[in-house]
Amino acid sequence: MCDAAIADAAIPDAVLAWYDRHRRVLPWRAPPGAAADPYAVWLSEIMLQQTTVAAVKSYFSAFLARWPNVDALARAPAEEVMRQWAGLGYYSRARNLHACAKTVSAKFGGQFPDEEAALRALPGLGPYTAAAVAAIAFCRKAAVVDGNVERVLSRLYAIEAPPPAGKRLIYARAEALTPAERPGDYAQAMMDLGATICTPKSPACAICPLNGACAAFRIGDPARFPVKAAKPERPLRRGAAFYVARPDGAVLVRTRPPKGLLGGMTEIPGSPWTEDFDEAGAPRHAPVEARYRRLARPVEHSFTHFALQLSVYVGEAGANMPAPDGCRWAAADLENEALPTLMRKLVSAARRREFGGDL
DNA sequence: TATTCGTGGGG
DNA sequence: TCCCCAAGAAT
Repeated sequence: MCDAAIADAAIPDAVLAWYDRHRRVLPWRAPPGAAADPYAVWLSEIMLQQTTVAAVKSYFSAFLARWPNVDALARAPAEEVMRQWAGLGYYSRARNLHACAKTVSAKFGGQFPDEEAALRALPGLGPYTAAAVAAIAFCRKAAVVDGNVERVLSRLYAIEAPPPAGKRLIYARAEALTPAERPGDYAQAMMDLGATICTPKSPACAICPLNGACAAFRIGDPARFPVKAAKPERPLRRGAAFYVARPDGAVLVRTRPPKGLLGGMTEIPGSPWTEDFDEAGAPRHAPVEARYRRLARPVEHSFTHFALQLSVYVGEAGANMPAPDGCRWAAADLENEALPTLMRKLVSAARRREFGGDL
């Protein structure tokens, strides 16, 4: 018990010393000693929710170039924000991002609140993000617990309890360890440690600055932690999509409802996606009367909680055919559309026109 | 509390 | 190939 307490007291300094030598250089990170831009910190943290650093980089620089501060982002049309976000996933983040920018601009004079509780009240900021912005942008002592920190701490203390109890134990450890000095660097250090040393599969314990204090390392099986809940199986849903193009290449599209899957994004019209989809009944979901040809192979896409197979029907429209209710014509380049990856995949497949030999 | 929400890369 | 999962939040 005494040994553990002594080791705990030494952990923040050990982590910070490691960070000073091995920190990752990232576009949203201020140089050592420099003040962080709260707007850039917030923007990066929203983008990084459940999203890899590699995927975020180009989106972050594009957003920052286009909207250099929170007031500029607040003034942007929602459709442009969605379009700029297209491809990054979890699109409710983009809506909350815009709503948050408007709140900060209108109610806080363009300055982010500098306390964790006030940040937590903003749209899109949950426990993790509020703590991260408070610590990194405002040097507040806040317990920052993301997936990396969970992994590091669950190993450090060999926490066996499955969630949610295990997560509460982890959070308590995080609060106890968070230092008053350099809380932002400490948070980023723990995340860097998790991302580069204390990795999910084969952690590099030999070069870890915490191996001397790590219970899981002592036990000899660090990869066993954190203990996770069993994952539900992923069902297969199927449906039909109708790619209708005019001679000039314009494509019939529509906007999905603002909430739910791919909320507010542009889609190719089609049927609902269900586990008991009936291919024979597909034509009744066609947006316009036309002669359709079905692609030889369906478009496949994998979401987090279900897999999807879409039959693609390709039809041709006259040059001046009006768009039916709820649909519109999008220019052939689709540049002004918030197209999620699934829909880009679908458009590419339709334009390849691989119908097979049977039709 | 348990689900729902994307996407791309790595093992 | 398939499964895992990555700086989680909202409901």
